[in-house]
Amino acid sequence: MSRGYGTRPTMKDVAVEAGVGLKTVSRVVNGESGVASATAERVRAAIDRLGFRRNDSARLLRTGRTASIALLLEDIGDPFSSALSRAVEGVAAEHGCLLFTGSSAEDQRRERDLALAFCARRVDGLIVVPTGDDHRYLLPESAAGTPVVFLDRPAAAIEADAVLSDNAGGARTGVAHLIRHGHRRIGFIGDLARIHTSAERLRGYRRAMADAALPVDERWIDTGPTDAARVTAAVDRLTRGAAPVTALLTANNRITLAVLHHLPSDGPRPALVGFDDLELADLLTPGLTVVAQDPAALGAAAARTLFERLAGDTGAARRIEIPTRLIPRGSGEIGPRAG
Amino acid sequence: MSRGYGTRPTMKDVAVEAGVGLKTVSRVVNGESGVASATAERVRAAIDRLGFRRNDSARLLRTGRTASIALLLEDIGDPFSSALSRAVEGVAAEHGCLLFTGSSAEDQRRERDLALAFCARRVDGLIVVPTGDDHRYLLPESAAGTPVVFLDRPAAAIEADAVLSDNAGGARTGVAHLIRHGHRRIGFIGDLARIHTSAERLRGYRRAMADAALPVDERWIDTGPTDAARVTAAVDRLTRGAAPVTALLTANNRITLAVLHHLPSDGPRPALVGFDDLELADLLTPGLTVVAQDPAALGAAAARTLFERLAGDTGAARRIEIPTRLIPRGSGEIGPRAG
DNA sequence: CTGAAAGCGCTTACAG
DNA sequence: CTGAAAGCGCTTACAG
Repeated sequence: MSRGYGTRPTMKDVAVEAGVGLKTVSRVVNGESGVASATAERVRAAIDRLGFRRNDSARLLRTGRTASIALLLEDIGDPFSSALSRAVEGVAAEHGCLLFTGSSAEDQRRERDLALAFCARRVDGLIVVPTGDDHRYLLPESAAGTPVVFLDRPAAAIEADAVLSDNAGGARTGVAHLIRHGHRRIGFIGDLARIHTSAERLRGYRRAMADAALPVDERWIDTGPTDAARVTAAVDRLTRGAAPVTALLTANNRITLAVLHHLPSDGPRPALVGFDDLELADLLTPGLTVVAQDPAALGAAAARTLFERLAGDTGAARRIEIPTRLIPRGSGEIGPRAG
Repeated sequence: MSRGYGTRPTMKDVAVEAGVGLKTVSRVVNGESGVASATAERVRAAIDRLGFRRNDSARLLRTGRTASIALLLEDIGDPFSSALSRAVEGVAAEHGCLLFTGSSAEDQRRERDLALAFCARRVDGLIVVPTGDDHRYLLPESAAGTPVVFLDRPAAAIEADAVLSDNAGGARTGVAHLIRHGHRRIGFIGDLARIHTSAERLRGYRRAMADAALPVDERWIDTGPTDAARVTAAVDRLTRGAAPVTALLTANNRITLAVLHHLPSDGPRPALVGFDDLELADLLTPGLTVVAQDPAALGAAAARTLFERLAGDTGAARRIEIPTRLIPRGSGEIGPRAG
């Protein structure tokens, strides 16, 4: 006995239909004890006749929580983001929470608008892969009881929980690997210097060079936007310019992709270690050596932290670092060319 | 003047603080006209002092909509799903809607539980990449006014809007391409036969063979789960068995990946056309020829359809088919081996 | 065992 | 220009 399009029966309708009070319907719907079985049966019959389904949004308004969390990504469409989402979704599901997702598209304003829109919905908590350089706008929200955990990059201008990859350590390991294979002149192609992950990876590069007592020529370092044109120009300058390098560390997957598309498919190539793993990387010739992040661990740690905050943990802001892993596949084991 | 942790000020608090009525606060918050500027100023000052932010969930309860839609995917972590998400998110944002996402993990029960959980939240609409074989459970929801659009695969056992790739046409084009390159014995490695996309792609395969008046040996067709072990066994049987083929159509990206990992990297290989594009496919040796789907168009069309339903379109169920595109890159242009 | 009243935080419809 | 009352669909706290 479904009703007209767009009008859903309410508990009140069920109560009238069953000839009982509203509270009795609520008891039956929520499986509370203390309802005579005959009464409960009448209520259930009314529910079926009317096709009643409880409105959880209304229930949650009264309850004070929304049983939902939000994940604000850079771009849900990229593989790293979607791996984070999967991990966060898994933990949210364990806690009976539904998940909002949204993408900032690296736009500070959009990040802020989306984050505040989620807070206005009163999500129980928020996980943010931040792009902005000032997150003070979230302070009132977290003070009011909406915990915020930062993921992949730390918060700017506020103290907050953050779950990050060991960016410096990963880059250091990657560069040390190249040094071990005989390279002395190693180039670094990175993202914009203002981006935390990029800066950390550059720090790891410098650290590895210093560990090996190798000088760094600043012309070997190229940071900027990750569009193919700029990356391609960087490759040419670094490999064929005045101070040529014999190996490259590319500091994220977009840069690595652009470099791979630009390198000659035949003839000598610089050694290459990419930050971030890529599907099919093992099937390239040579295979692509990478410093792989662990997005599943990153996402899960962020979600766990969020739920611990929701459970009442009011300790100091935490910073969790997830290890990276060097995966040698060929491109990083090419030796320096003679000369 | 923020209040204690976990207690947010309400409009009522603001009204008291400003010494005005509740409705006046509502007017100011919503930018309605007809408030004396001095009064509005007092209200704004109170809002700032208290750190008031409107609770959108409460507002939406009164309004009757939730300004949110849900996207139920197979697995948010895979590239196809995440490309769909990006497209859906873009259209949702145009309509001021937030997006819930969830993954069924190919589990019928989880699909149902999640879909109904979203409906219980009263999302304005639902987009489902279905995995179940009976969607009658959604009938009461759509009858009550929650439109549902199916994406990538059609609904089972109910009439509903669906946005699909031209699976049969794509496979037909791929196989015709192999035939044009001289192949007569072509294998098909597909997903479980019960899955709509798999069945359609097989239909396209048969159609192309029939178009060219080529006989099909049923031993050339292998369908089943997409785990590497089964796919690997299929490759061996098809290429080295009693009725060997000279070319393969792999009917989705997981299968293609398993096949690529199994084929010898040197020595003769069967020609290969994969359904679904893969990142780096162009950098393999040989490049991977694919029948590419257009997830951006699929997701956008599904979201547009959903919003048209929300705008009042009550026409018959629609079925939208998005074209696929053959991208030759080398593996599909290998000729049949002598013999 | 059962239900009427009040309330979650807003908006709607109406009256001054 | 302003606000008191009723209501969105539930749950909570209480009384019978």
